[in-house]
Amino acid sequence: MAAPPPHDDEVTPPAPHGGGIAARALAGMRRPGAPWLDGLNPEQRAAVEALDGPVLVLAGAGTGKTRVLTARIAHILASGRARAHEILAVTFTNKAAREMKHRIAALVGPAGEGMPWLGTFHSIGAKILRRHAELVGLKSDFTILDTDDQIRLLKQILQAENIDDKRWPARQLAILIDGWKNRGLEPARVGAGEAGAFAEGRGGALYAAYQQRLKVLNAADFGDLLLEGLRLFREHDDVLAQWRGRFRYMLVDEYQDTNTAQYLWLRLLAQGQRNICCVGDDDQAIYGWRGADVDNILRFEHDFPGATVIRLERNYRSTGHILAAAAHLIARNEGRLGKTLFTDGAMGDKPTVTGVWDSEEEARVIGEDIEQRQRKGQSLDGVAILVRASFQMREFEERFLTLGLPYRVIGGPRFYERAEIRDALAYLRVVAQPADDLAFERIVNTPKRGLGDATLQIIHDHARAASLPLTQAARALIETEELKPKPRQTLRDLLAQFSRWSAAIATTPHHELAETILEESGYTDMWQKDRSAEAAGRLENLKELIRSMEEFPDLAGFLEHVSLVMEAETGDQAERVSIMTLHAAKGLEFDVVYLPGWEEGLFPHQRSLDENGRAGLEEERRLAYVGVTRARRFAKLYFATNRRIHGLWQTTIPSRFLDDLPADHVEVVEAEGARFGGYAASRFDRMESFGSSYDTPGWRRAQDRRAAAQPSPAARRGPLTIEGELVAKSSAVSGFRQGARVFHLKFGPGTVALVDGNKLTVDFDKAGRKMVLESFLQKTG
DNA sequence: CCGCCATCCCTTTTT
DNA sequence: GGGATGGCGG
Repeated sequence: MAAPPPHDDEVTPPAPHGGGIAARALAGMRRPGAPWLDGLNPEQRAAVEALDGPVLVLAGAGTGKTRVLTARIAHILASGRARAHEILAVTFTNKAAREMKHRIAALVGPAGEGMPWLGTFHSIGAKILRRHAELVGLKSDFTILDTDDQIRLLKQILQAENIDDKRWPARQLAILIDGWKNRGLEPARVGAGEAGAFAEGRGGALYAAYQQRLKVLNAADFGDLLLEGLRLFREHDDVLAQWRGRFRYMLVDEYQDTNTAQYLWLRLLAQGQRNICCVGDDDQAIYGWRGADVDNILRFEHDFPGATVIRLERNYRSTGHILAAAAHLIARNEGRLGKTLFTDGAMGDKPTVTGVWDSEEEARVIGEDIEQRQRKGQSLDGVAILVRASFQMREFEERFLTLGLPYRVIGGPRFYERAEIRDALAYLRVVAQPADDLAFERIVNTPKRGLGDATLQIIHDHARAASLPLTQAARALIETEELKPKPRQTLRDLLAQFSRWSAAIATTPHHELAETILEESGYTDMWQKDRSAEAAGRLENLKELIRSMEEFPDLAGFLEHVSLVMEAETGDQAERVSIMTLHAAKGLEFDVVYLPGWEEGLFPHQRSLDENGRAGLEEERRLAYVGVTRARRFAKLYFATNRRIHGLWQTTIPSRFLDDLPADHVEVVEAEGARFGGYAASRFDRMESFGSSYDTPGWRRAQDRRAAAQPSPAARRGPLTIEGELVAKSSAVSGFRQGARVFHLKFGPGTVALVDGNKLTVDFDKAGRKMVLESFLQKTG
């Protein structure tokens, strides 16, 4: 069956003859030195100008990757080879897409903003899917479910199948299904063994049921935006041909992060005109855990024979020592394509490694260092703290609050994930799309209006029996005696409101309608009555939501945007230190970068090692590489000797990644606290081994020392593997009694204050009160 | 229907 | 230690 020709791009820039983008760009071409080519180095220029056939650009950190991508688009437009709507450019994040739009606009004028097919995989996937929705069993106005909706839906399916949600959590099934979708697997294609891994062999069937249910709800989850697109292309040659014909040029950003589904999707499209240009850096592949497959980058030349491969190795960001340290570090990974970054710039300051006593001192020392730099004129916007895990952030926040040092945490809870926003959106969804059961359920009793589980159950039963959406089932029910009079009336009133609001869509501006809905439903009221601390902020957020709606032409457009891109607005202009995870830092750069927590177990993270072994270690090392290469002028690494993990103090050993740094390019600094108790020697031991692998004598000594300090067999397996003992509760009889004098390898002498199984609270003579594990203590006196 | 308490888990996270 | 979640009791 032939798909209707896509109604062509509403957002197509003005026709070329009208002095539009192409004309302007061509005029530019005639001038020697078209502006987008100005200042490019030879490799960058080659990457921009190699327009015919497949191109792989291996762009190291700070080598001008985005510049190349944007210049290339400008160049394609300028050369007249394609118009803006014939170029497909995909990124992973909305931020990256936005940035690229701006930069293209800066190069070729505002027409660059009009590129309709520049966006994230998901937004482009959704856009294509909407045009052919009926071919995959959806309607063009399908809703996009987020993770929350997805899990609630799975819960219902598990319940319907009589599967114990306790034993087989919906969350876990969601992860499983996501994994399959990431790999481009439809239910029928999931291997039997794998499908059987959940709920005694029912995983595959549940996946199929879920997909079916999504179709009934006229909904797609994030994975579907690609997977269903893939299915569309696979099953409908005419549709595929049409899109292949349209996209004369394809560009892919952060190619190393593509998962298999994305890769297959790209490959199908690119095998038409073969003008695909992928830009990426295998050394910065840090999303393996969510399905990204670095092999995609290694496979490129195989899939596209004769591909041009261009390496960008000239770094414009960091000083020499920083670059050398990073290069040495990443060189320890096997299985890389191999790039060597270099710079013509100054060597600058060596990255520093500082040992500190514990996380508290770490935060203190870093806070002081920042203040000192600030006094010397360093802007706080150029300062960042990059952590491995978000729990590390709190210590810094607390410290900075007491110091009065302004900071911002990047990647906290997202705007659209907040309960009040999700509630408000559910109201809008119910109104815009009456069949949206998940939205209905979310708000039917929010605010509380006496329509609880009992009522909902009845509606559910009826909906299932009659295979109707919940709203319709409810409408039928209020005409019967099924419900008790009170809930029946409440439900009747609510449904009447829904109808009124739906009718108003046509006549009322959507942001006004939203305000009306939130007022009339009693939702705003609910928060106004709430006297808890967050209530005011939630009302603020709701206002912000309504404000942001004004930017969209209609309700449907707004909902589409919101399900794909909603982000917290960062409207503040004040200078602040940024605190974020290493993952969130990719693509950013700062003058001064602090990298705390370089300890075994935390970084590399134990779990990564346990679950993915060598591959896990290498991904962690790439993360370390990403961290160091964020720094323009100063990279400052820290490791603490003691860290509290899950509420218990543990002694840690420095990260093996510190050993991977070249001694010539790193300066070792001792913070005063680390010398406490005469244990600085342990670190000095280690420092001797600097520049060599983690299999050095120094490393082994450090490990031996730890093993010796931990008499328990569980602990001897290696650092930080004491989980087995943590669980042992009060049932275990402690060999220590309250008041006993004890000695701790790191905290020194102390007195037992409290005994709780193998967890002891000890008042240390010098280090104060700490909770420690029994196995770290020795009896004295 | 709400709120309190026990229990469980604890890396990274976009769309 | 702390947050999220789910069960149970008022």
